[in-house]
Amino acid sequence: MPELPEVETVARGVDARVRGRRVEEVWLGEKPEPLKSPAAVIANALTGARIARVHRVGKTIVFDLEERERGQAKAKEGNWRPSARQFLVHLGMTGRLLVNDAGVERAAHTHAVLSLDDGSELRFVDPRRFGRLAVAESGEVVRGAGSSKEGGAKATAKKQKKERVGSERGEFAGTGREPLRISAADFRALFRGRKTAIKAALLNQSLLHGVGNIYADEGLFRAGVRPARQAARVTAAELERLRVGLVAVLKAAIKKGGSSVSDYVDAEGARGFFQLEHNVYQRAGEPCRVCGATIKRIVVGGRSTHYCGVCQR
DNA sequence: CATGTTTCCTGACAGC
DNA sequence: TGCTGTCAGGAAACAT
Repeated sequence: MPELPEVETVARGVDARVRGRRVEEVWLGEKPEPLKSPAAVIANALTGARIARVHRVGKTIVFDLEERERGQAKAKEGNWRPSARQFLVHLGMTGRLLVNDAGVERAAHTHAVLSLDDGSELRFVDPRRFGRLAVAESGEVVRGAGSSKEGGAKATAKKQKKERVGSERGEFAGTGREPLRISAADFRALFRGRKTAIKAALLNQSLLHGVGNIYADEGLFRAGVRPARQAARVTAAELERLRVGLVAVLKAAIKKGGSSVSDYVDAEGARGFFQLEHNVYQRAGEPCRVCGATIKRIVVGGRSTHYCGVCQR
C-alpha cells in the first residue's frame, strides 16, 4: 500500500516523464469512477494544460498546471502562466500511476488516461477503487467524499477543514504536517493530551500526513515504543526517538523505491525493495532482528499491528 | 472536538 | 477443480 515513500517514488518518476508535457486529451472511466471532483471539472482543468511539476504532499500526488495566456490567441509557443488549479491523485491501497506509450495495451481497471503531446499516456489504474482523483482550486478547500457524487452547493456550504489549499501561495497543503520536515517541538505537540493509541495517532492524517500502517509500525520499532501505548503517555524523549526513527525509516525506504507489499509499483511498473528491510511489519511469528524474540501481531485502531515485545515498551 | 466503528472494493488465499 | 468465506486497508461517513 502506497505510503509516503511509495508516493514520493511515484511522484518523482512521473515528474521525470511528464514535466513540460501538454495534456491533449482526457479520458475518464465508467460510472463509478473514483472521482472526488466532477468529471467535467477534472477534464476541463486538464485538457490543454501543461504539466509544470509533479510532487508529493502527504500521500497525495500533486500536479502543478499551467495554462495558455488568454487574449493573445495567436499563441507563440510560449505564453503559459500558472494555473489556479492543481490535479490531485491519491493512490488509496492499490492505485497505480503509470506512464506508457499510447500503443501499450491498457491494464484492467484503468480509470483515467491523460494523452500527452509526446505520444505517451499517463494512466491511473486501481483495481480496488480506493484511490481518488480531484482538482484543487486555488484558495478553495478540497472536501473529502460527498462531492464525488455532486460537486454541488451543498458540499461547498458544509464544514470545511479537511485539506487545505492555500497555506501560503494558494497551493494544496494536505491535511496535516509533513513528517520529514516537522520540528521536534511541533511533533511533540501533535500528541499532547491524546488518549488514543500512539499508533492510531500516527495514522491520523490530519496530524501527520503520509505515514501509513507500514511506517507507523517500523517507526515505533525504531523508537522502542509499543503501538498500543496511549499517545499522551509517550514521553518527550520517546517522541523524539519516534520522530527521528520515522524520518530515518521514511528516507531509507525512499532510497529503496518504497515497499512492495501487495502490488505497489512505481511509474515504470517497477517494484520497490524496502519490504526486505522491515523489522516488524508483516513479520509476525518471525524472530526480532535485534533481540531474537518473536514478533507479535495485534490490532490497534482497526489495523493489524506488528511489534517486538522485548525491544518495545 | 475526540474517538471508535462501519463501509467501500476486489484480488489473494485458505479450506473444503 | 472450483466454489465459498475471510482478510487487507486509506479515509470518508456515521455513531457515540
